[in-house]
Amino acid sequence: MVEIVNVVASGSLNVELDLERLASDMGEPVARYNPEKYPGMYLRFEDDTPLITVYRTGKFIITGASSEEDSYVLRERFLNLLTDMEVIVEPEDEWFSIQNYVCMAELGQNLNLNALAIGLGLENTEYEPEQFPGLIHRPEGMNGVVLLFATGKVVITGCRTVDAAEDIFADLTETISKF
DNA sequence: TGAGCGGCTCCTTATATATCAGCTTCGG
DNA sequence: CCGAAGCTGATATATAAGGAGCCGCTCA
Repeated sequence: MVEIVNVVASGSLNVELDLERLASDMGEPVARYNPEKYPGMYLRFEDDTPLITVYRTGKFIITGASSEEDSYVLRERFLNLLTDMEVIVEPEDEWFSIQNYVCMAELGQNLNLNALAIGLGLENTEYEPEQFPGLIHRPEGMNGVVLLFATGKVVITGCRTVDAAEDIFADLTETISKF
């Protein structure tokens, strides 16, 4: 069983936005806009809600959500706000989809990463403890990357669905049980 | 030779994980 | 005044986005 720790989603409003005006209308600390540092405007409703990064082109990114539903709820809130502000006419965007899930899991046993690097296949594995303490594994034929740590904790990232992350973890559990 | 354009890299954000160096702070 | 303890920021992973800067290539 994997636990979702971060969801990244992106979408488009299909409308050119005046970020300077939007940022001043919304005001800090909800809106933060510093075009000299980065072209996107950051929008955060409350301290614990995910972050929305909005661009001049109308495209936006939601990061920091803890579930797919969390992302969709925030997108709804964002669209409603823009409708209320009369930036857009109807609360409907052109497209919106989940781009990346970051998940955490535990194998329940300590791992010998040196041995595991060989066991998982050197061609799909990178382990340089002097550079980073985790072993990086790219399971063959699957979209996603696994970070394995000596404590048995695992981070799975790069998946577009939770099922994909679950599949990767199931395969990993099975492979490791053979050692 | 220089202008223009395409492609590439970096920046920023979230998030778990762990390990290092370097820095500040605190107590004896 | 020094060692220990704690904190910060780097390391690496994925992913979207727009802009800046850089490099190489082509054409006039």
